[in-house]
Amino acid sequence: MDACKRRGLRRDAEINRERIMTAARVAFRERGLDVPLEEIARRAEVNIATLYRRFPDREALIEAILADHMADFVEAAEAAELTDDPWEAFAELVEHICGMQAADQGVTEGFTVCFPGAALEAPRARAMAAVERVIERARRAGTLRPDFTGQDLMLIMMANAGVLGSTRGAAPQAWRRLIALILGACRTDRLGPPLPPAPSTTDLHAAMSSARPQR
Amino acid sequence: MDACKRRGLRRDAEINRERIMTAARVAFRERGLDVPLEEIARRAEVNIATLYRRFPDREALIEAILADHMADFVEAAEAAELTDDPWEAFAELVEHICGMQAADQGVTEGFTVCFPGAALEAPRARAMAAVERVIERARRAGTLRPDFTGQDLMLIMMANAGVLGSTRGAAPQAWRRLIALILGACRTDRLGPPLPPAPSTTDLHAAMSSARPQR
DNA sequence: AAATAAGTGAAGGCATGCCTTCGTTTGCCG
DNA sequence: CGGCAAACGAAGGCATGCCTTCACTTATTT
Repeated sequence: MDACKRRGLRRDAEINRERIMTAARVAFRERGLDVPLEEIARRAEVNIATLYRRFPDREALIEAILADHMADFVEAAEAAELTDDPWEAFAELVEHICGMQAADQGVTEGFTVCFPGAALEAPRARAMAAVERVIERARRAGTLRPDFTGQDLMLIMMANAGVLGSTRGAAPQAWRRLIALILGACRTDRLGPPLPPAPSTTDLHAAMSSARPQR
Repeated sequence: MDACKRRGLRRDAEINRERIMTAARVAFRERGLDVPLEEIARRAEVNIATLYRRFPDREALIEAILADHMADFVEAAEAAELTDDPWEAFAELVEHICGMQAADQGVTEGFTVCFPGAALEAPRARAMAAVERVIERARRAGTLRPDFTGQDLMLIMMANAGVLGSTRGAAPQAWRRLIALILGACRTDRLGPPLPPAPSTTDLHAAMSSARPQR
């Protein structure tokens, strides 16, 4: 996959591409997906035109970087399927995903606020499929409340994004408390009154792709 | 309060001020606090210079609008103290606050993502004091988990803001599900494992006021 | 080593949003 | 009703961020 994409890149171009990717990874992590491309170029010690030659627009660069994170997501979800205890598999997966968000502002925005690029749709669907299986297993085991769905995980991610957006830096552990609270609410043995209906997957997708339309 | 502020305003100026306030209220509600001031002026059918004469900068305008919302917040919190059942008082207050966020994008951002202006600090402190009393009462009654604090309510508001930011429009009821889930987790009779420590008030304040520094 | 295709970077055009200036208009008071 | 302080709005200056152009440099190929 690497080879085929970079086939025909001159060696200096290849090096610059790498510098840009590295700089972008850091910049997106620290400053979010809205960081000026000019800053990425600066960090990469490369001219802005070079960046634009390699990545025609911001979306392309975001896609390239998020692809890696999405792969981690897939890996984590599929790994969770191997954990013995169904509840632990679920709980640890949620914590892991939220931890990825906490560790990287670009991930936070890329996974919830907006959803860039069709190229990420395939890995994303694969991850979500694994997530659904983990959820289903925990539900069947009787520990996860039966009305919990994949959309609820999306809600949790969005909620986490909200906390992270407001506390990043000043209260870096705050998200853990929220997630612990929520996880507690997900167990069958602590069922409260019935939940309001979950949003439809379609609606969530629509919401996410319309979240950053003005570009 | 109105009278003293507008003392000495010419009648046409007073009218324009009112138009600006009205337009700003709508614009902040629909588009958030970042809406271009020029758009507010357009909606108010007033020249941009007129707006700037009346409100020296965006913060001043935001403050004027949020003051009203903050007053509603105070009112809701103090009204909750009058509800008989301690748990209901708490739960309804949380729902009410989150409902205010859902109904107004400016409120969402103003209450969590950033915290503009010292002028709002007094009503805010008053509201939070009432909130704390509601929390304390529900804890004493034994229904609210004993480790729940005022900071947790802030966390809930931030979480809600995250869901709203990602779903506004497309899934307008999604936030209700999250809040129901979280409220369920707050009850003593559904206690899970101990929560991670709450962020300090100071940290939360720092986080919020640093959230929109670049202006 | 010369030819050439590809890559580079300085500079600039375009759009948006903030805020100010200044000549004109208008409400208000004696 | 006449004069003036106050308010108004058209236009423009400034900053930022996106993206492109074009003259020059450099890696590769024969």
